[in-house]
Amino acid sequence: VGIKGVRGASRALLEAASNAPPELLAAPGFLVRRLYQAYVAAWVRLVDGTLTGPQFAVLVAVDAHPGADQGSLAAAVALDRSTMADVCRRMEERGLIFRTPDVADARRKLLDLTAEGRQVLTEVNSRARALDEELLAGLDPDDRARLVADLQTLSERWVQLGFE
Amino acid sequence: VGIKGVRGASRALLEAASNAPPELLAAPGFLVRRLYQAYVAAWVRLVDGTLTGPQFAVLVAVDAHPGADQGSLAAAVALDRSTMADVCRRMEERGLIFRTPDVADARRKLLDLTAEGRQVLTEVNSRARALDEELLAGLDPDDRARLVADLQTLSERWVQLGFE
DNA sequence: TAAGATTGAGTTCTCAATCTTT
DNA sequence: AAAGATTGAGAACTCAATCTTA
Repeated sequence: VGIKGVRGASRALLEAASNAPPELLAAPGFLVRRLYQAYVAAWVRLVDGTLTGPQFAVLVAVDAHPGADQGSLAAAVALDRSTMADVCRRMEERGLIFRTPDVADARRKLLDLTAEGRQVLTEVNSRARALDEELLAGLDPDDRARLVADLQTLSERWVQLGFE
Repeated sequence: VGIKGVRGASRALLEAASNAPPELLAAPGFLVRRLYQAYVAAWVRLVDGTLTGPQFAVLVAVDAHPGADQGSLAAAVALDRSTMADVCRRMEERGLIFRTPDVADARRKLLDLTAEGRQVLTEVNSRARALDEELLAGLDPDDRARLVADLQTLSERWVQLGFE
């Protein structure tokens, strides 16, 4: 368990809560960074140690919009164009997706799933849903909906802050 | 604005919400990744383009525990030992901290703020608090306390998941 | 000119391995 | 052996610059 180069669990997280300065413990940014770290650790442990979260998101998006261009799909999964180029290069090397130039506009690259990519998506998808279930365990349907709505609202507000 | 190598705002974030597949939009992990991206963008725009959030956390922690060893402080700010070594090396190069070997245990390195580090901490701290204020704008004190508590609870639960 | 994709540089982040010290 | 710090490799992420195509 724990493939080299794939983000895994850090022992530092286990003790972090105790000795952190109070100002940090109440700061939204610090909390969100910890939350994201914890999520990645849970993903590696319970879903997959080779396919990353962002790569899974690309699989889902390509499956939902087969043949769409790389730039549009990047926006759909909240990845920068540069990051998307890097992620897609790795996924193509692993045989998860095809990238074919658009005959109508040679600047674009169109993405499609390979048979391998489709199979990986199916397998990982069930574990990813199980993880979502675990992440929300202990919350009744109302609380879950409220939490998801809160996170979405916060994201949109914070995105606005980041761009004025 | 926007120093090279410092995480800034990605245009992809502005459109992400619209075309994302529904499964992703309701997935906690996807939401938290977007939230963290939005936070970093807001930090770069409203707080500082050269000092990063993790580096600021180190300044705060060293100020709270002067002369503590690097490993303990790493845990306090939720950084891996390796990450901490890297971050501290850059901060020492920029003249923000001293790193002196512990005479009682030569394996340890003890951290202290330089005068420059203390001044940067003071300046950045006010803007960081202003950012926290903006991030929580529109929420009354009860809602703020509830949000912070929810994020803390989620972090601890998700950390447990990542380590079983 | 402008848009899409890529590369280059730099930061964060993780794990495994190494090196020094206890 | 074990603990603290570091290095190496690799993924994600951002911006600026470049290159190709429209």
